[in-house]
Amino acid sequence: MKKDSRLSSVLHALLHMAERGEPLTSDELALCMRTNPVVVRRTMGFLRDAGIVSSARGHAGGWAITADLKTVTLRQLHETLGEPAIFAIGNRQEMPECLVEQAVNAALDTAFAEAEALLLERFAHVTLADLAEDFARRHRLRSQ
Amino acid sequence: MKKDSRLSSVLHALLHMAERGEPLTSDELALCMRTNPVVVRRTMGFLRDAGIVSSARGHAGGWAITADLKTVTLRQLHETLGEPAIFAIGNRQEMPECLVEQAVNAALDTAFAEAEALLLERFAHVTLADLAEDFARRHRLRSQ
DNA sequence: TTTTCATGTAACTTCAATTATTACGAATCG
DNA sequence: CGATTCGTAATAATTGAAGTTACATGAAAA
Repeated sequence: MKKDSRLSSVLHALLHMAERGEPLTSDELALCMRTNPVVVRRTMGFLRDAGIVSSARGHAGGWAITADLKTVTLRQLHETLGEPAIFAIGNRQEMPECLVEQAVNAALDTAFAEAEALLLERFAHVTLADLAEDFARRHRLRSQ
Repeated sequence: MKKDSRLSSVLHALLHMAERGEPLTSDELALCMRTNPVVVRRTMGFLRDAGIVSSARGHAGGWAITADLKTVTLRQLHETLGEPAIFAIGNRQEMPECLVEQAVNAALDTAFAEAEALLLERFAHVTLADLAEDFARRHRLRSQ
């Protein structure tokens, strides 16, 4: 299965947008992310619907952040993208009659639920501002 | 991404094998797991190579557990299957030059690493014997 | 107003990974 | 020998993300 990299993608795009003051076009974002402008529009469309970014057509159009960097968390972005499946491992059959399989599912479900809860809890405590700060730190380090 | 259900599959197979004393053929396992006998052989082959089960050809052949149920953990089975990818979400690019993307990857990697550690820790504390006991409990409950 | 720029979106293809299927070889037991 | 059963190669089906093509729509500049 191919991994879903949309969260990674939008984070990359958002930080570039934050760094630059003016709107970035889909083509510019696609170029810096080595992907396709249509993919950028499709993915960023979710964020627009959630009010995190704005898009404008025509001259001087493009994408810009409207939300406060300190209020946007990784968890919110994950939800905005439709809460895609986190795990690449799952049960063979979700609603089995077989008692053996019910016992197996119960054990796996418990473990995965705990891991998911931890992940989402971590996601909830990382904001765009945190990432921007970490980027600035890396930038200072390399500039020395 | 299609989810990997081999761990769930082998657990189902192992518990059925534990319940029955004599060897089960690939066709029998495939029937009870609603899959294909070739898939059973391919997946159970990993467990045979790890010494968890044995396989025998010809009449009265098939698959049987050789390991002690109390010593086989979910984590060991996960490793035996080749440690398949746990997450369906990943970085857009693994080794980026872009400092923005490095900051993004670092944040996501940290969160995923913590969740993975928790999951594997839980897996390490669940044995086949635990699952067999849970199955027996469910069986008693339904028989009442 | 016409041209140009940019998003919006549908339709389709490509890609990656698991799972399913077909086919046949090899070993074992009666 | 012959039926049974695993071993394995080769290939197709499946699933969802990502990439591509094509064109409509709207906004600003010329």
